Amino acid sequence: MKDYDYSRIEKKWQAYWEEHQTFKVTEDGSKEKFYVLAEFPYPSGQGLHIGHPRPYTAMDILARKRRLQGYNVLFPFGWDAFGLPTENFAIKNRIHPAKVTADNVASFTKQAKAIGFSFDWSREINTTDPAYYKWTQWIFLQLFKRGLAYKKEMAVNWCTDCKVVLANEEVVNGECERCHGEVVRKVKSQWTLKITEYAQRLLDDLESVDYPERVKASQINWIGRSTGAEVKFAVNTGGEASDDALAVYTTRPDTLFGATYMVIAPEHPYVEKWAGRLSNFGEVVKYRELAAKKSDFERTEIVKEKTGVKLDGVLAVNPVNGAEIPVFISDYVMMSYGTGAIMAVPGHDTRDWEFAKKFNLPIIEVVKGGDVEKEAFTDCDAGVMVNSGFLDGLSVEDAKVKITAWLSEKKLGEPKVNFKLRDWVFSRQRYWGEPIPVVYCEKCGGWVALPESELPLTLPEVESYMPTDNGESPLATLVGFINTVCPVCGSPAKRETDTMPQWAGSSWYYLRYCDPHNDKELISKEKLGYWTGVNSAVSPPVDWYNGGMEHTTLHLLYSRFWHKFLYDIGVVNTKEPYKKRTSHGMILGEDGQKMSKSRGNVINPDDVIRDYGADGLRLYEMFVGDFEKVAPWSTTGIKGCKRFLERVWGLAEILSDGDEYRKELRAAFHKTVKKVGSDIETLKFNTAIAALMSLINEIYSTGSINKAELRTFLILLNPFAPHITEEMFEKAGFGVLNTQSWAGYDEELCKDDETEIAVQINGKVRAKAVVKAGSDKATTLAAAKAALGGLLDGKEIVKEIAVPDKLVNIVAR
RNA sequence: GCCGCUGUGGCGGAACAGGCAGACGCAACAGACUUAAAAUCUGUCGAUAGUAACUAUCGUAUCGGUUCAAGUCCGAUCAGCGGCACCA
Repeated sequence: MKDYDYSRIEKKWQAYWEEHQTFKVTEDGSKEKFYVLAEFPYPSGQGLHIGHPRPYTAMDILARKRRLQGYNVLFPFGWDAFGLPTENFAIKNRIHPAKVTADNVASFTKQAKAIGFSFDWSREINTTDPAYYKWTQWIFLQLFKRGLAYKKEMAVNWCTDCKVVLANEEVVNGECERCHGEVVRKVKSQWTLKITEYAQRLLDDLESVDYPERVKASQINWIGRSTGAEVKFAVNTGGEASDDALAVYTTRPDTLFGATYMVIAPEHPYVEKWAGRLSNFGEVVKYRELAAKKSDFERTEIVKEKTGVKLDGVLAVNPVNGAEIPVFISDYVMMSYGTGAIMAVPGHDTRDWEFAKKFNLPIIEVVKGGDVEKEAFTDCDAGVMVNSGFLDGLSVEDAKVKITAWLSEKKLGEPKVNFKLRDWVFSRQRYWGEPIPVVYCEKCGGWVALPESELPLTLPEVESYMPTDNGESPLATLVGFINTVCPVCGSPAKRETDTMPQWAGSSWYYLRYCDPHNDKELISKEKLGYWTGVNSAVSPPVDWYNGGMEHTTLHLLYSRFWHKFLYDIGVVNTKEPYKKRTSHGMILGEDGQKMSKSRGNVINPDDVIRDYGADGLRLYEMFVGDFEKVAPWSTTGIKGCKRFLERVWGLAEILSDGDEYRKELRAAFHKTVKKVGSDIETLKFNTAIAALMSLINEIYSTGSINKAELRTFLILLNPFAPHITEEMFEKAGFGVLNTQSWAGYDEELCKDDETEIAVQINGKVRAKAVVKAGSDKATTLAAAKAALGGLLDGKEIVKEIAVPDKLVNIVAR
């Protein structure tokens, strides 16, 4: 047998595809379109690791199969190349980020091509390309013009030693990841996008898309819609009534009679406002400084002991009974959620209960059903109202309605829908991002948009991309960049020096693939029209979008938000970008840990391709386990896949003539065609491969394979292992495989003539029986009883259950 | 902490919608071929007990429930993984 020389074969076919532009796609109205997308990668300096190919191989299989089925398949690729890791690498190694990016893209490209993905490389995009980010900036301008982009003061992580704004990820245990300097929260003015204005639509439209339930659930939780009431508490300061009212948002207005104190966030503006009236202001300020060092995450941890400071000199008035109650500041209340103030009901909220116990505050039971001295009773489905005046005896549900109506009537509050979702912080004080195309004009009195004709506003190509020491973007040091004139009034103005987050470029890239070289528009109506369904009803452009679970909240939500905005301004014609979303599990190291350089368990795909071939790599990545779950890499496991490919290669040695499946293999072939086809569509690649392995075992057991059988076998295997199958197809004289059609099957021919069924007595298998397929209940039962022989003698049959073609269970005493 | 997910042989994993648990592959063991090894081929391969091919009992993280029948459904518990808004 001639050896299976995978290296030669793979290079040959990769060159062939490149030369013939086999996978280049044009808008062909005679074919039905299929747009399949795998999240584009971030080209990190470490090169491709073995986890990267998994989603691309999976979507490549889908793309190749759909092409054989006659679809016009758009399967594009590109680079999400702005971002922090590149910038940090650049700073550390003194190489310009643009150069770092170009190098990384080049090595990723080489690796991706060596695996044989059927991308349409003519549509490759890169978010750091000015021709691309021109349109990212354009979208920002449209948001800005419609009031959806605004500046807002907010806390950022500030490293006191490096003097840079840090990402949450760069803060480790309250210290800077790099220099271990102290990290504090510092207030900065940041560009912010009003995603909250789209909260309800982002929630509602989930019903129209095909996402896994767990993905929908995480989007729903992230948006966090709740209904409740906003309630106003009057405030007495310094012993006299004040005009200030403290508004709180609560989902439990029914428990208002149980509110025994209030808590406001340390950043709450009233703290400053009341400064003069607080006898312990010094202590309050100290606490506020302490809280400023903590992240939201640390602050909301329940396990830690509650802390806080009472505001001496301020009392709030419970509107429902006029009781005067103390006001505290505590870090478990966030300024970013609700109104930044809460009414505390220790009897029925776990956090309030812990706080009340610590500070010896009264706990009043207002819903019966638990023991509020032992723990907060939070089950609102059970129990009736007590100690609550006019609400006594009502259910929680009814009490909510009644108290909300009462508050509205007395103008003390109103029903309110609240979202956990916060506006999108869009500023980064960094170099390696899209410049924000606005200028600050003193004369015009604010931020002014650049005219669209001045886009793209390119990143100045300079030596200095190092952070400044005052927390501004590196762009702030570039006098030539900053100083400009106002496009409206012509007077001197200053450019914005913050850049956009990496999320920006990835929020709309799927659209650009449809029309990647258009310099007049973001996307043309014609191209968009084709990819949203020229032959069928208009539906989201991307038919199938696969990506990691780690992107199911932010990236997915942000891009859905931008798409809806583009819909509102008439750029796109669908409300949603992605019709269907799936996600893949990570590939772990051989030790079962996440692959990382520091753990030393990273496997390089180049080595794997050298030793096992690209087809071997692809096959093993798909065979290793359930695509949607994590799976550890195994160097011995991949041997089995290579062995299988060698057995496939060996089929050429036992090839004989024959235009149709032989009788003994007919059912096996029809079944396998059916299974492989449906398994690909449901991402069950591992069982599709197992079915092909079983089939080849059967083929070898007959000692030969005929041409019809080999042809089908190669077509079924082609999406998984495109190189070896093309080579064998050509060698067998069948022509070029990718111009053929996918294999068909006949449902009738999938069935075996006879099936073996299990015969159980009281649920335990006691015998086997062979029956003709599709036999009725009576025949099946008779066969089953015959198979049992004398085992039922002397027993009383209580019940007989027969499942056609599966089993019979006889309940007997 | 909150939200989501996962738990099946020595290992990766199968099991459509409650119907024979362990498909397919890896590793291991035995045999064939070979001077020998590798490769290849054939066979065995959840546990326990007796044993000749066999039979019985147990077995899908733990405890309990529903059902003729539970890896699958329900309740509780334990363990691990992922996300938590400036990593992408």
